[in-house]
Amino acid sequence: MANRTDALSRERIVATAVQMLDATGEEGLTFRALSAQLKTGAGAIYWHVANKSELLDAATDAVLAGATTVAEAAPEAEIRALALGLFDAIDVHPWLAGQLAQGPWKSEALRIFERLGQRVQALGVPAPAQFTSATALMIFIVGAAAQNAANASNAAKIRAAQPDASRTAMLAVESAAWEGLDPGDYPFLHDIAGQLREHDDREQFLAGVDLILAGIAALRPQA
Amino acid sequence: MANRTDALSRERIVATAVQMLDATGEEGLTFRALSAQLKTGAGAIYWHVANKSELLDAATDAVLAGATTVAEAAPEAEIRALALGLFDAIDVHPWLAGQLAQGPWKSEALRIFERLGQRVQALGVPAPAQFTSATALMIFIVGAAAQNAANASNAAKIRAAQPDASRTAMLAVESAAWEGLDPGDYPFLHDIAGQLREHDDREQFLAGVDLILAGIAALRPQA
DNA sequence: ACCCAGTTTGGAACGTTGTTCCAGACATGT
DNA sequence: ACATGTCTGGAACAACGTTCCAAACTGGGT
Repeated sequence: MANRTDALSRERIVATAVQMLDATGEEGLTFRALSAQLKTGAGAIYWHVANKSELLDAATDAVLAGATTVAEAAPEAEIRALALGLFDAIDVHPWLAGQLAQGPWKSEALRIFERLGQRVQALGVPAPAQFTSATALMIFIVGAAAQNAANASNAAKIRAAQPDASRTAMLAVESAAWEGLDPGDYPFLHDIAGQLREHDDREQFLAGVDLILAGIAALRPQA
Repeated sequence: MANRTDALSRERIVATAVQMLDATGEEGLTFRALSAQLKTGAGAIYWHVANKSELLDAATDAVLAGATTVAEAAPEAEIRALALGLFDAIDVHPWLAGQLAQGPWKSEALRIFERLGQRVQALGVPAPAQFTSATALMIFIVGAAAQNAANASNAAKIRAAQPDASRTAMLAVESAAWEGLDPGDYPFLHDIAGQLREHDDREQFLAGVDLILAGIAALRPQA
């Protein structure tokens, strides 16, 4: 049994991988860079981890495990808390979006799906509609957070070239582009360009969750 | 101006790229394979297309352009038709999911978003909620179709190794796995395992769209 | 104290990818 | 016919995920 001082454990590898993913995104995580950071060779890492896909799965689980505790409350409130927890986790770790967006959900992600489903059941949704409801919630949460993460990482890339470009400025540019569209061809985008500029991400996200919750409420058998 | 018989045009490149994407997925589209198919070199392709990302964008637009016509009807029905059109397009071209899931939506995808928004406006949704409503619809449609595409391509990969594994059989396996979970820890998944096995993709998808439409209906000022 | 078997390491090497580079082939206006 | 700008095709480069293997290390039996 090994027990060196410079021990290379699976946990240490995953933790460093998470750091690098946070810093440089999914493309930034390479086995060479990871080797360098851990002061070892690529082969040593492959002893603890089968391949990059498994490493990403492990990183996803590691990050998701911390971000999903919910205080007891009414089912709707618990769903909102669960949703915000996932949203914030993806905001801090944008690479999560890519992992979750293209299911199938497993381990920690599946656990979150389970918790969403429990609250859907608690809401009194008829059994045949429970699968649809919980799936719709999960898909929207992950999808919306993914959009947000994409915007944020886009802003980061542009900021690298032009340091004074804030996220606000980026939205202003996109918003102006929508406003510049021909109102005859794009009446809707032209109309809501202002909302795009002024919207708050978390607020919009919660409004979307509430929209789905309202739809779910309509499924409940009338008292 | 060139006008050879073996002309290599941007359209021909994009069309061949779409074929290869359909046949072998995004990983299957390499500039070498594309060069071979077009009987030319990689450099010739780069003269017409800046890089792979632009090629994928062009392929996305090319495929999306055909799949978004909608017969005139009530706004809800038009939204459903738009949704099904996108769902089917992603079903036929699973690589679309990866392109759309991580916005920002542009060109053709943005046009679809516009059309969704127009119908949302036609539904009488108050202006401040229009952005949220249209975004929720778009995110759910793309997200749900992406999940479906992921399942389908997963089934295809397994079928390559074990030719008798149908999509139905795969769902049965996953469903059995859910049923095998500890009902104490996973009461929800345990409960709905049966629904997972028997569900019809398009039907579930439309149910999800209707769920959001119901939520949107609740936003309408009461008459 | 030694050595052996098993575990773990680190770096070289392989095949494949996106992309760049450039010498030459082609088509056209003079 | 020739010069010019457009277009081609294949060689070359850097970087990637992954595999391979000789060496270093560890703990247990003699």
